[in-house]
Amino acid sequence: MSYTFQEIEKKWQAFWKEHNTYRVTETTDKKKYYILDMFPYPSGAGLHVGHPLGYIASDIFARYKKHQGFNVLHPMGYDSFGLPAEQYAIQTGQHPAITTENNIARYREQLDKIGFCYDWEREVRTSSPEYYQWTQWIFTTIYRAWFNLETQKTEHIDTLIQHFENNGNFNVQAACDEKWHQSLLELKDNEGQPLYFFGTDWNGDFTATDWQSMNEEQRYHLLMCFRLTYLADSMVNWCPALGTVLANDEIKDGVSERGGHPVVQKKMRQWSMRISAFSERLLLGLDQIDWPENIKEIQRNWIGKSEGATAFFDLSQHPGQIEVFTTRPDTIFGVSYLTLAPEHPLVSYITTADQKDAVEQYVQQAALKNERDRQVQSKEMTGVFTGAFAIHPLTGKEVPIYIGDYVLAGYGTGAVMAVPAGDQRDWDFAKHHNIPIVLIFENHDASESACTSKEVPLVNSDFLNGLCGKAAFNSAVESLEKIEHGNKKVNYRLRDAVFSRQRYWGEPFPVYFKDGKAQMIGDQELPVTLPDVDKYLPTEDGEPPLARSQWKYQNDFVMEYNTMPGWAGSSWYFLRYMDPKNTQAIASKEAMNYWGQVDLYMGGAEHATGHLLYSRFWTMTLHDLEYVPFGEPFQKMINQGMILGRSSFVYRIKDTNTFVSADLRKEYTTQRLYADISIVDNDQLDTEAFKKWLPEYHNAEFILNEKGQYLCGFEVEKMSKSKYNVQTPDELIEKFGADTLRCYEMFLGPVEQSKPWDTKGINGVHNFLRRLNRLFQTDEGQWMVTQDAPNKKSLQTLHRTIKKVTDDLNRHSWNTVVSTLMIAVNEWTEQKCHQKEVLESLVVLLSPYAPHLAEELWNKLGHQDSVTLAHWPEAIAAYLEDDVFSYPVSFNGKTRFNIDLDANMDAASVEKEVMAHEKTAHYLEGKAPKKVIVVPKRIINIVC
RNA sequence: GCCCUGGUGGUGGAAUCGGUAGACACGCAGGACUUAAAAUCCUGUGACCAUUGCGGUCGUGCGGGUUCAAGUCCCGCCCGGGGUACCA
Repeated sequence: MSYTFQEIEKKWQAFWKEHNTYRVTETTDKKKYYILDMFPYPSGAGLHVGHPLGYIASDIFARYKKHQGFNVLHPMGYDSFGLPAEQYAIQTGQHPAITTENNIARYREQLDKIGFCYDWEREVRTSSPEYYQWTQWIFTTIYRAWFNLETQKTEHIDTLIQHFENNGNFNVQAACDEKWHQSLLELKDNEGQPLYFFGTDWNGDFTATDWQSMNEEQRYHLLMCFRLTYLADSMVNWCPALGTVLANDEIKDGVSERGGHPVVQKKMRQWSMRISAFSERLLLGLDQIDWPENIKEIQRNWIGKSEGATAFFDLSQHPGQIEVFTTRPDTIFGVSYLTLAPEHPLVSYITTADQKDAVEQYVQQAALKNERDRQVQSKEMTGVFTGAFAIHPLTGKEVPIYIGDYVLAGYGTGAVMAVPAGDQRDWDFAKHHNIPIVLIFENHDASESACTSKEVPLVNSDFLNGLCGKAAFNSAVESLEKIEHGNKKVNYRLRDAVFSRQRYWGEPFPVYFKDGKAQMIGDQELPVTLPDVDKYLPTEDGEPPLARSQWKYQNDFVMEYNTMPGWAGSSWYFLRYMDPKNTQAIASKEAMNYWGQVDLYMGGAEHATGHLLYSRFWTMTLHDLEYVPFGEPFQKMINQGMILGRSSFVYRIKDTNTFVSADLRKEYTTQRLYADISIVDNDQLDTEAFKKWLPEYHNAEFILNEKGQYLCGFEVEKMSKSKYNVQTPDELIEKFGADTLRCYEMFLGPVEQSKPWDTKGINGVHNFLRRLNRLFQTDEGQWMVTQDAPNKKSLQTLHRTIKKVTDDLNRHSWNTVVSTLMIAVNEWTEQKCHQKEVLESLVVLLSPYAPHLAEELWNKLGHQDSVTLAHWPEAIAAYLEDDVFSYPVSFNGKTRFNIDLDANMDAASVEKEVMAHEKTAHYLEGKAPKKVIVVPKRIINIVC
């Protein structure tokens, strides 16, 4: 039979469904393998050919591992909370749950057509209450936890309370905001009096007695400073257009990642996750996992560890100090001024009367600029003198204090000690403001630029003179410590993650408020399900949409009206697949112990600073609390590249409805317009179809080139509806079949690489499957497979192919497997090989890539069971080597001819044979060989 | 700027440990079959020179180096892609 892929694929997809072929259980003594794709957000647009790239690769690998005897967990689900469904709801009033349901149905239909081996009984949806019940449970679990910096481990909040009971906060290092105690002092009780009995100069220490004398409210606020998820007033990224806050990783280039709307800084009371506590753990963990180096590097940069010191500069005219963070304490003798961020709390306190106007004006200006503006501004170092001075801790000299917006309030202490000789920004600022530069580096006059090398010996630096590098660093810190004006300090760039969103379509918080204090709703009462609302917009007074529901806990208490961010549900979904229907826990201990870490995670690199960091954080916390048996979720990860679209363009002559072929467009003034790629073939436009495509082109006229063709221009760019360059898998499956699509997507190149989508080569891959089919049966339907013993050549082809395919899959080289199978099929076709012994193994090798065709052929070979149960063939060594090896003979590195010799001949005999060869004398040109190199089964090189 | 990647024919790519560069496929050219087209099959296809045949020279972004041998290792550049930034 000719290759009737449409029939075959339908038939086997039905078979798999009926027989539950891909069901997975834990009740087996097989070794496990967990391979996971990043689950999709089910968007209304459906899948384009780029989406399944990673899914196909992981599906192939999952099938391969099954053939090898592993028990493979290869699940799929949906990250189904999200903005688009909500925005659609705002426009149309349709409940996001319905939109989501429809989109999922469409996704499922598309996924099924590609022939994946998912166990759909394990499907998860982040928006289903059975799932988000556990997202809520994790939230409360993290709320009931603190982080012990000494042990670097999460602990239950009770152990912290125990500490406080016994010793106050002495001898305990709990992760918290550095200014935690200051924020407590701002709190007032019902009568407007300070809530706490500590004075304004309280340094944060409290005793067991202090703790014991605190009331419930005081303890609540104090503990909130240490919980791993906490409610606090914090500066957040507010996106007015979206009406919600955004996490740092949801902002790209200063605008929202979704929609590209402006983002401003705003102070709001929000839930946050104390991910900053895990900075060091997240950093160290990277060494334990097998991820692409660039992703690790992105995470390292995002965590942004810098080792340095803090130093305290006493104020000259006032009591108090300015704390600065520096990575170069060794340059401290080069300090010629300090710079504060305009938002620094001391600014108004220290500014002198005659500088007041200038400073206030500058602060106001800076406040108007958002972070993006500050970046875009020229590199000019703006700033203003405050009129105040500080005392250099080591020299005792006065240094002026400036403010400048090149200092960021959110990093370090919001204040820097400026060393113009050693820091380029400080140098620029000093030049701009005519501040004298203290020279502290040997042979460096600072007239051109700062000297940023750490290895230049210091001068003018008192006891540091002559030192450099680590020695100078340590010596400077030591002397600061001695006078209690500084200490070693490690700083991280990683900020806590804001966890509240002012949206409807997300997980509701299991939280209500009693006397203004947040209370967790008990585990037994979960899930807290989303209430219905009349509109999906914020209320008139700016509360989140959930406030419209008038939602109350026990009819009495105000609920939390924010919802959780998109990353909440995706931070633990890999755990739920292990035991998706469990009603008692996120997943059973047994299931988690059995499946363990994800062995291979496929997905896009764009989640490096979001999902991939948050999932690690949650897994670590849950591991510390002994809910999860491992601390890193994803052992190995491969990032598939993006498949780009190839857009086609037509050129309309200005102010007409006449279109000119791309090769002639230079002669006219034209406007470039997109043309749908479905009416363009090989850059040639189907002009009739174009007229029918959009009403406005109905009367279009064309200027064709000499060949009578209308040629389109093209560009490679992201696939999107508005560019009319979206290629859906459905069309290709219709035309060539899912097996061809699967093979072709792999054949395109290494999965990690980004590449433009191009259907040009798909015929070649389709022909390969047809040729393969023809080894089994003629196009007329005559079955060709015989029981005869195959000849040696066919067996050699087979075993070499087994070896190469196996090796290639093991090193995740999906693309070369297709080539290898093509070569094998070409060879067998030439050999006229139709022996069952050979072809049966071929079917198994083929089955990960083209499962439908493989099932069909396997069945026709007489098997009742699915081919997925077949064992992976093993290569027999005897067939891998030829008896004869064709040695390339080179002279001075240039290959001249080949000589066939016994493959097992030793080097000395090979040399003898070569020297005796007639051509050797010719290439020696009478010279004597200086050296003859023989590498057995590789090469012969004669040096002369 | 810094960090991470990558750069191979007309195109996608292969070359896994330093050992015949360009596998496999597309495209293109020529041919067979056909009224014709599609499909299928055959031949050729890195560039240049030579061509009756044998062959020769160059060639993996550029310039050096190590080596009997370099796409692969080392040094210095150039260009593309991604990340990140007044981060003190």
